[in-house]
Amino acid sequence: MLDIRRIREEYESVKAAVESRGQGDFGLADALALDAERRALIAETEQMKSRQNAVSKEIPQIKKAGGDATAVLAEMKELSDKVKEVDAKLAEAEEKLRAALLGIPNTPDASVPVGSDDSENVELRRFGEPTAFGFEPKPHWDIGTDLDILDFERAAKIAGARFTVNKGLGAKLERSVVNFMLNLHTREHGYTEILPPFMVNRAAMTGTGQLPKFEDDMFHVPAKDFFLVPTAEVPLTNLYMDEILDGAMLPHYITAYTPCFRKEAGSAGRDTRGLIRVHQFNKVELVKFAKPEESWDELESLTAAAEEVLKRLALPYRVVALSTGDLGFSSAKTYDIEVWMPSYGRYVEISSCSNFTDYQARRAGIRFRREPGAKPEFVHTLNGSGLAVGRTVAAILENYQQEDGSVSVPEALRHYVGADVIR
RNA sequence: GGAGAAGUAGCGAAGUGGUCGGAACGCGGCGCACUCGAAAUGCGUUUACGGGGUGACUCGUACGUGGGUUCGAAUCCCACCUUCUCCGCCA
Repeated sequence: MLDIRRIREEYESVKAAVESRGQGDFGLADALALDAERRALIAETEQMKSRQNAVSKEIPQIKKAGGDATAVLAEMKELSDKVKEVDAKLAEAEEKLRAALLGIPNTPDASVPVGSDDSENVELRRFGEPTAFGFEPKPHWDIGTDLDILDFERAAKIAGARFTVNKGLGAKLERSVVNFMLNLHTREHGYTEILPPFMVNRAAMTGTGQLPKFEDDMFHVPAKDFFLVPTAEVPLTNLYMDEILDGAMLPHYITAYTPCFRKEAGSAGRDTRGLIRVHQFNKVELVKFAKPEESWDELESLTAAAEEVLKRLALPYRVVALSTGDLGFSSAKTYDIEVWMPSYGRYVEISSCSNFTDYQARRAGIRFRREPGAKPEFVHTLNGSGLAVGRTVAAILENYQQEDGSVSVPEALRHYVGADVIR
């Protein structure tokens, strides 16, 4: 969430930044009014509490001296009732303000291209060229089905639409990609591997911004009020929820493999075939905690770490900067990495790397101390896919397919898969 | 799932309705003294959030979390969370 003091003191510039997303002011004006109401109520109740505390100290002395406290007690009873009344109003105002703040997105960084949607995203760079074929290439769902390494029909039987079963070398390829990515990031990019719970509570989902606005997109487990993780960003970022970190440990890099669960509500009819849009997919996630002054450099190196996966797999890709209209709710700036997908005839998102500045940290209460004894400050949080595993497998199948229907295994994966070709 | 115990500052731990809860006491940390230096010793110091004030400062809140009783709650009552012990179940 945004800092209410910043909204109060720099209202016009915050308003302009939020409105650059092209969806109005997200109730920013309401938040400002609620804040004024809240502060007036605080002044009122604290004055009464101060009086209450002072008299409460006198009461035992009156009693000890054998005096009659009846009149004072009556006055205090009245005061106590008034305090309760004002406190109730204050709690209501604070809750309303909190709800209003949770509904306001992060302010896009000044470097983010202004635009209304993804058509105004800006391409920054490309690696490789779209794969050329001397034959008619097949989409990955046909390749996988023909090789009997992907089974969408049986997945539908045991679960439903938008699920996949990987078989044989298909399962091994998926596992190999996970291991390849984790090894790369932990051995060469300085990330510490985490294996987190795949279910999290409401506080964690709120900390990273999935709740309260996007509850309908998540799978919920009512028995314990848990949510299946939609991305490892949630357990990883919230690892340090409500903590004050030692500044010496920053920047701090962590990575995790998890399955990700998404309802994909509202995407009916889109990407219905194959591995691109499913209810459960594997992903390796990269998360960073950084000091404010270093977070923009950290965004560049995080994106570079994700790109490195595609470079080593020799998959063609490009990097785009999302425009203000396409930017995620909590993000101040996002680079999407898009891999070439022959069946789509275009580049498809395979990673989204964002700097959330202090937006998530404020929601989740993640702070740091520069020096022992220094005032705690909010950290900056960043994350990016490193990468989406199912989409990586789809891209491998499509870009590495051969005319005879087999798929050659990328050099970097051969010793993981234990085969040069899947046939 | 059942029974019991516990949750107080960085750690350990006292406090069973007020008059020492920022909080006893011990350890740790920091500063000073002593010392050539260190250890030992002595003295001092040590939270976070919010409101008001240019500021010195000041007021409020916080004893796992959320409610309740009371003029007043760490203390009494209710619910929940977490940890530990035992029983049951289980990969």
